[in-house]
Amino acid sequence: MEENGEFNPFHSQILTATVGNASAMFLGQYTYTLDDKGRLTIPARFRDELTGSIVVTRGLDHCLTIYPMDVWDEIAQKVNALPITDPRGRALRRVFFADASSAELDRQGRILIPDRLREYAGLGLTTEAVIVGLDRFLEIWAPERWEETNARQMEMMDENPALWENLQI
Amino acid sequence: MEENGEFNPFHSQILTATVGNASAMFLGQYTYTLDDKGRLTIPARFRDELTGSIVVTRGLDHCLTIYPMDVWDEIAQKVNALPITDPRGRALRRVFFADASSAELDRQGRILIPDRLREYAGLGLTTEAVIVGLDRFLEIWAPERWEETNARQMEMMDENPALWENLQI
DNA sequence: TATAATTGTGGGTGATTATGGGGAAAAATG
DNA sequence: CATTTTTCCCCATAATCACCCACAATTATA
Repeated sequence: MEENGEFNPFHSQILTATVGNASAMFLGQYTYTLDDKGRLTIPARFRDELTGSIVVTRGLDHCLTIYPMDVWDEIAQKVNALPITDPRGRALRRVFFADASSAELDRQGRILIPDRLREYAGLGLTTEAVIVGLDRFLEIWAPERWEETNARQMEMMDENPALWENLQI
Repeated sequence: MEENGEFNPFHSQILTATVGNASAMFLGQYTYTLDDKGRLTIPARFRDELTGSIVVTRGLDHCLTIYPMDVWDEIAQKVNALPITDPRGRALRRVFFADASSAELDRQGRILIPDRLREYAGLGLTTEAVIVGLDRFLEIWAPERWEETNARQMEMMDENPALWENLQI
């Protein structure tokens, strides 16, 4: 609901609706409170794309990631193809799956964040959390950490443009 | 096939767990107590995927593994396909088959862990055990061992981002 | 602007779950 | 064959979890 007071061009319902191939399109950032039971409300405009099961897991840079099932399936398939005879295959498998958690939205549109993941992301109970839409999935951040990471990334972009050259975007 | 020490998960010829029907999906880690009768409760959310017979056996890294029957069949088939002339084939056969034990959940959702397997995993009676979901099967760990292994794996991932990149996620 | 609908958030309550223990059946032992 | 031991099933219970309802605040609608 509250959009951190900034102009958000992706606010409209139209843009968040499905486009053709039924893949979700999550855009924008929102701040919600994690209640004392570890529940986090998912923005109402994202809920249509998150019916049925979803997967919450550990993301990079100490944030959490929420995947719709179809996106998760792609990842799980790749991880499942790793050889269990290779220690590195076993490690990746464990890192990916052991901290993942499948969940469903309750009737109020919330999900339960397991304690372990909450702590990994530096989130307490009865605290704010930032939900960031990244087109195909969501990220959940502790506000301070999001602030900081976001700033550092902008800085990186400004100071060292060469870093971004070979991305072909 | 070249093996220059680099990890390419998709080039392994030894043992790759295949991608099957998306029915089973074991995710997350849970701590339960192994009671003085050697029984271990399986998390309720996993039980629907473990009706009928399951297989408990030794895993790599001194943990135990629990397979639903269809997944076990796949693994057994792959191990059987390994040439007995290859020392690795012989080793894997012994690890997987020699102490395998078929079991069923009792009406309270528990399985009985045979003594030999318990000892292999460093588990006593009336102790805690960590049950780790790895999507298609489960692992059972002595808490200290899991703690240590997990920490080392995280480290490995942090120090070696190339491991992630092979996954193309 | 007034009214209706939706959304975020909190709390209460019934259902589920983890886990210990008792007792019947089966197996082992002498 | 009798007795002890082991194995396994089922019940009981306390704690946890998830569902549901309610309210307040915001947004949409007329």
